[in-house]
Amino acid sequence: MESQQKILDSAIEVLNEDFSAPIDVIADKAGLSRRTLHRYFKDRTALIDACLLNMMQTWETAMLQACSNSDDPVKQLEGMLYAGIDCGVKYAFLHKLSKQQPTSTNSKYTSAREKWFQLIPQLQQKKIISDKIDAAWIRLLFIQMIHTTIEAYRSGDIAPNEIKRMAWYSFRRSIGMK
Amino acid sequence: MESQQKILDSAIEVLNEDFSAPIDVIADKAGLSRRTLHRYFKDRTALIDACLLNMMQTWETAMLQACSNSDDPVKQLEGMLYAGIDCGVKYAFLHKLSKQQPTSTNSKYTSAREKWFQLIPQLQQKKIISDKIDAAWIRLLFIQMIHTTIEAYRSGDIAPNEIKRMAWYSFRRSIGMK
DNA sequence: GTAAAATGTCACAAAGTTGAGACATTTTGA
DNA sequence: TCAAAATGTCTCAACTTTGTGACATTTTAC
Repeated sequence: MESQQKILDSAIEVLNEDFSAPIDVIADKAGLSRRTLHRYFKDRTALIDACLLNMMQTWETAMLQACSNSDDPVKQLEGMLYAGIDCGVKYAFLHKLSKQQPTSTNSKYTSAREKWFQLIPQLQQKKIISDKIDAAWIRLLFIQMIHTTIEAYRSGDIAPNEIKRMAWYSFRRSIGMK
Repeated sequence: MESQQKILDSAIEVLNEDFSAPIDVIADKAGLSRRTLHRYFKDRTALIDACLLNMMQTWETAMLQACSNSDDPVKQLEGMLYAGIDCGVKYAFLHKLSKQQPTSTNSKYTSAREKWFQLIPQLQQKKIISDKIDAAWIRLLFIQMIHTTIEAYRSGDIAPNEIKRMAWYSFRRSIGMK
């Protein structure tokens, strides 16, 4: 595998464990020297930015896939949740990041994310989900359901095969679907 | 106010914004010098540990209060959620912390937390909430609903007065209550 | 095999963080 | 008022992290 991708994968894994981890740790895990890492990524910021870009692309692809798999908006929403879960588990540290100061890539990322949530008002108009609930609240529920799932995986208290099912059950009910 | 408490309050506020913030920032916000801070807290670890202890006490008190306010387990659960929200908003950075390496105080904190979730099986036996859902999953939903709320406050997208109502609506439905 | 590309090693300086000593100054409380 | 406690200021040493230059070694591709 390309060194650049190795570093990226390593960074994703390490920063998930400890966001403030020294760069050495990332390089070690990638099986490369810190010096080499810096040949690919100018500095820490550039590395994190690259992770963000990596995630955007991955998620965007998975979301598109989910939408093209069905014409039923509900099925699309379900698929998007699953895509979000798969992606969220892999890139969990970026969620922590987005709570801090935003980066340039970050704004692109959130604006890309916004696009997908245009589905919500659409579902509200069709009375599939309650219009008593603020769309912004639903967006947060969606994101946080992914966080919940990440925690569920991490805790080991719950059978992994059950998690997605429960997540979809809880999410669709939390937004007022039957 | 006591300097110790001033520092504690400042730490809670600053670390919420940026968990890796240098100690100077905390001392500044407390209106004290870094030197003085170190007279009260041996090092960074001791300070964070103190924040943790502070939270445990606050939450425990608020939870007890919520339980004593009613005999109805559902009302108790609702009150506990609100207590958790109030507390969670104030001590949000500790949630991030608990995802990292646990401290000595941390284990006490989680074990204290466990006690409160004995309410869940009890509600499942009474068929008030679905017993198809794993109690561990419900515990995570509870915690994450607090995270959601924290985000909701922070985002500013949602009317603050609506947040608790929506949180309780979404939470009780997510665990299978009507 | 050989040249170019990639990587490793070592060394280094700049910067940031941390905790504490020494001593001056201020605040507190009786 | 006065002594004790609390705090500030200044300083310092130890440590960590970071990015980079110089040069050796290995790997790759032809």
